[in-house]
Amino acid sequence: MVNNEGKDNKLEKMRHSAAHVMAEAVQSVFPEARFGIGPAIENGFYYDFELPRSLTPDDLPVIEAKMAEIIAADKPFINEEVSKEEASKLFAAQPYKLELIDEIPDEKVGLYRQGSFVDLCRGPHVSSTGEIKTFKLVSIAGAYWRGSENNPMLQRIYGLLFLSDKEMDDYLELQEELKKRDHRKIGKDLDLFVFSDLVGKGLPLFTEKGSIIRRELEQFVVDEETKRGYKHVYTPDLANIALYKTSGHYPYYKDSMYPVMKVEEEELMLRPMTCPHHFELYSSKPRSYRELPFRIAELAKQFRYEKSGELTGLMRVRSFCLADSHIICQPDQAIDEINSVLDLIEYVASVLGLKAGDNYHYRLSLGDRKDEVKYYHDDAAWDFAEEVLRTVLVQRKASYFEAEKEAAFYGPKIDIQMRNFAGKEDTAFTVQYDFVMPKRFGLTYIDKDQTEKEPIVIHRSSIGAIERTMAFLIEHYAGALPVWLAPVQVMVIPVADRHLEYARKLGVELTGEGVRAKVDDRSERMNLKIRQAQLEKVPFMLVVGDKEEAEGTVSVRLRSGEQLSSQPFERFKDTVQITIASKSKD
RNA sequence: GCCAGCGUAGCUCAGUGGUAGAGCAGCGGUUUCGUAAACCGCCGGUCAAGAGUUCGAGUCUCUUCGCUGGCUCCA
Repeated sequence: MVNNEGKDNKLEKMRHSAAHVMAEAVQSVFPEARFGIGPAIENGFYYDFELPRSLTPDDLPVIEAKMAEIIAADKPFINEEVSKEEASKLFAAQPYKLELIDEIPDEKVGLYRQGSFVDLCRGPHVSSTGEIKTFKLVSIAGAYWRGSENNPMLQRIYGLLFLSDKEMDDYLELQEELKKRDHRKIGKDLDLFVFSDLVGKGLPLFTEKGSIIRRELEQFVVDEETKRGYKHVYTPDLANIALYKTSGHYPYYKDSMYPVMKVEEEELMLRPMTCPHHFELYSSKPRSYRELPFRIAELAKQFRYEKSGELTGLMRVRSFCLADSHIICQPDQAIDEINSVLDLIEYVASVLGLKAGDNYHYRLSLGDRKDEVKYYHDDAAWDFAEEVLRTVLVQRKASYFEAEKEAAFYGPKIDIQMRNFAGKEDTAFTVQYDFVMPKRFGLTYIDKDQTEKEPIVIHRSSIGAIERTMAFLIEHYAGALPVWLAPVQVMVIPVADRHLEYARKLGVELTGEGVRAKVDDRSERMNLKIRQAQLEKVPFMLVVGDKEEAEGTVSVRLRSGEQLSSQPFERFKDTVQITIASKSKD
């Protein structure tokens, strides 16, 4: 551990130093450049610049060459401490640096100098530029100054940096490999979903195959939730705007909602969330404490306006289906309920073949007391709710990290985060503590003592948004989904046309038992059929010829390429049914 | 939405100002074959859309649309 940290620190220093070297190189190409910040990041570094013109990819080799010169010159990094006044004079032509100096609370600020280039920086750095190892500038991107849309957009150059050429090559090779798992590519190759410009961006169309996967996931989660005491309902995808004004969503959420539709005297909206619909179901009649926890669930289609640049395949869409639920309960039931939700989520994840730590991790998403625009103001309620969630995580001995400014406007949440093929993190599943809605909707229950009381609400998704979860699964399995999810589970491949009759008989029997089997009856060679079934990631290929037909057996080939010995068809049929029914990970 | 890049047949891609191409897929035929691509032929394109420059534009310029990466945002 200690060794690794040492190595990471060295690498981090090197990456940070490379950012300075890049800044110097950029300054030599653009003397009028203004500098933002340039930190080390995972796998490399970046630096933000304001430049007289837009960079193009052709600029990168030029800057790289300059950097190589600076590294070859082996200039020492010299640290000094100066007063803020002095620093302000030094950076008089650098408005972004001045802004940073202004915000440093200390009297003195740190400078790092290599050759004639000086940067405001607290360090640390490697001792001289010559220590910087294998690097590569990879991309140019716009980035708002200090990450705010209201600020000017600077130009960011991203670089990779590793300790050796080999590590760089390994990294690049791994990226190439990972790219093959991209659900957008696999979705196209395996014909799972498509997009149409006419239908609109961010609005996926599921093909028959994609729909099979989706339906399996949906059936699984509805069955599982029903077993666990959830009441599954249907509510409409549209609602009167008044509903969202009542819920309080409207001011917080209107930027994510589509414009209203005027219909006769009503103003309707596509719903961005389901909670208010569920609350209306709850409050449609008086409720007793005996009915709590009241777990109302729905596979709910939701519509959110995502800026066009934010859309990504199935990961981020404008219309998605959330396995949503709202648990209305007494405050003292919250901890138990949240625990059961996490039990459910972990169960769902395990059935999907996902492991905590490896494939997902917990994030305790907190609010920001100061931000009253984004978060409902009630410090005591936030403190209480955050403590409840933290308690549950600690009780469960879950490993988690805390993140500021990630909460919902109505309360903190536990998010289950997953990474996509490119390493980008997204929320897969979520549990949210809500202390706002019950009041807004006047939700009540009659307690044992015959008085009316206010419940709390837990918002949660179990299997998440189906679209996003499918995207994660496709990437996790690189398209070779577990048998129960595979659109085609068995492909029967006759060796020659004379075996078609036998092949079809097997196909009919399997289909009759609920197995998704197909017979490849095209007038093609067996080899081609095997290749194509293999590329389609069909879990079982049954090759049948003279021998199998005579014996009533099948020759089973797995998509791994492994070939099982010939076995009686009946036995295969049983195995396949058990595999499917048990939702085996394969 | 913003910054940058990209957009050629269903898919993967060639084509750098001078008559739009290949492989795969599809369709028609021949072949009936034992575990990852048989053979022959045919079809298929307003080169994303629109405007401009030019004798001539897939290629250069502008606008729009879409996609990709990043920023912002997020299930």
